[in-house]
Amino acid sequence: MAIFYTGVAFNKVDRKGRVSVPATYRNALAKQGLDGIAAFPALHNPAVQGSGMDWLEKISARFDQTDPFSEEFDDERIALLSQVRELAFDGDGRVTLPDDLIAHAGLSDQAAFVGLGKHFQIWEPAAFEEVRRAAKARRAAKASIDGRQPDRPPTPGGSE
Amino acid sequence: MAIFYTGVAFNKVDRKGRVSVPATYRNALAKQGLDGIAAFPALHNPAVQGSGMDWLEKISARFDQTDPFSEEFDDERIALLSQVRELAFDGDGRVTLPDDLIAHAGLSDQAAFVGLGKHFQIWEPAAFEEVRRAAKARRAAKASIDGRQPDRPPTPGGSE
DNA sequence: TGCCATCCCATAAAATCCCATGCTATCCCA
DNA sequence: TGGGATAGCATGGGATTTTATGGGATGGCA
Repeated sequence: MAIFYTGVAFNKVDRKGRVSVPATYRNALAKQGLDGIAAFPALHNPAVQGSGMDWLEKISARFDQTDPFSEEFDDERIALLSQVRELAFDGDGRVTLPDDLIAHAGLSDQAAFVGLGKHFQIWEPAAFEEVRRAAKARRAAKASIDGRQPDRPPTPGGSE
Repeated sequence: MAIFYTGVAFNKVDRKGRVSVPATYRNALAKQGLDGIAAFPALHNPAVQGSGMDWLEKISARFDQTDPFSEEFDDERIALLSQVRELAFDGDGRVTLPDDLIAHAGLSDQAAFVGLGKHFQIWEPAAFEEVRRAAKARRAAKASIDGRQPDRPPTPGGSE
């Protein structure tokens, strides 16, 4: 069965810059034979983008499908792939976050691992709560425009 | 797929946050080879929304078709996937409900599993009874407007 | 030889496994 | 058809294993 990162876990960033990767993520990665994560700065967010190498390969394949001489994706490719770090687990399932990633995500002593399906992000907890609150509000507003009645269960067989 | 969750079951939430998933649900899931459920806060209700883990595949398929870095689905990704929990059965067919889900549904020591066809919800029993009462009243009112007999039993397979 | 990264171990808390119990529905046979 | 045997289910609680986290030891590299 496919592997999904879901839920949120708040872990401590210790004095040495180490964080425990949630065991659920580690187990998912272990099934793929991986003992570490790929990490790079998220494009649109103050967060660290994380995943297994498999996901990265798929992303990078997207570039290859275009005309190799086209420069269309070069900016993105450089921005993305050149910043990817492979962070190996230590014996206890932790990774050490490089300074630039810590800076990009504004991390201090707590890190929120946010499951987003086939990949995940690492956020400063307060920043993440704020973003999630806003996202929920926008989604609720959209749903009510769609004509759903707020006090009734969604229709069976609906999309969620 | 003919999996239908029906009926209501009231189970105990023990001190560790464990609940037995009704055997009828488990058997339906077992036929699909699933040994756990996917759970997240219901959008419009103080309830936990549940279904088989296969549901995740469907959800994520929707996201996968787009550029993973597009912002189009960011709200949904964050609001939905970050709240989804994969809950595996223990050896006795129970799941442990995380604190945030317990809080969202206002659960204390009893949980009502409410079958809604292709998915189900977990309610605080009193809250559910109240919603069910209100739903019945609305339907009765609607039926009498439609000129039907208001005291007829609901048709089997109805939407509650 | 000082610094940094890695490795290793200790500990507390939490999640998981495992078994025992009572209850109910089902089965089977006289 | 009655009623004891049997199996499945919900539940409680203890034992065991995982996790998360801190701190120290080790070893290479500048």
